[in-house]
Amino acid sequence: MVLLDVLGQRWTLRLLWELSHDPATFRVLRARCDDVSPTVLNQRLKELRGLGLVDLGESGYELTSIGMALAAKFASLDAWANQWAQNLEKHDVLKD
Amino acid sequence: MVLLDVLGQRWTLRLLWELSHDPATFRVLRARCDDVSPTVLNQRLKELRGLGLVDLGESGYELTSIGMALAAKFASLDAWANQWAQNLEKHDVLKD
DNA sequence: ATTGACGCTACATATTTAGTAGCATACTTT
DNA sequence: AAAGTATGCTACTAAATATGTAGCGTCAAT
Repeated sequence: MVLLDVLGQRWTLRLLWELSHDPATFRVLRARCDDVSPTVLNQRLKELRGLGLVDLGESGYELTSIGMALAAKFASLDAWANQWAQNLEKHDVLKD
Repeated sequence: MVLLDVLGQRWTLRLLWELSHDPATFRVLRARCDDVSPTVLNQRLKELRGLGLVDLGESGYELTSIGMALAAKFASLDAWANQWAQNLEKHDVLKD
């Protein structure tokens, strides 16, 4: 599964998520992602750009059309996940 | 996004993926996941169990109904991803 | 009793990430 | 022209995480 190798790294999914709202410059993006270290941020951005999911344009980093398609799929996954998270809270499964 | 924190770790997504095919014992599961270290495997299984996605039954570790629902969503994501991966190969974007 | 499979822990090593500082370039303001 | 400010990004050390290997305790079958 290709997608797993791509997304199964720290921050990758989060970056996709953050960029799906707005494009952002390197530094702004960094701020949005809990001040992730620039080292990793740059690594991930390289990968995502290499995969054609992200693109560096005038207004900073932004999702390509493919990246947006992927993010949309995750958004619907998210909707489902939130429902599910509510159930978890009810049963206190998340506590530790 | 709850799902991101859960899945944005190494092996988590992979475990879900592997278990979606068949249940597996700790050791078998380990073998299926490129002999991931038992330390991490156990960590992730704990988390996934804590989240109610995975369950340890008679035939080993297996997805709960919720886990299966999540895996199904990823399966459809995977279908899309494979298409996309073919395009990538065509354009040699994946090479490095 | 020994063997083998199970889930899992211990611990030392290697890899990855975090955290901070700062460089090089460009554009803006003074 | 000088100084300030913002950009993307690299360097380097410390901390966190993963790997790799050994092995424990339990159970079932031989």
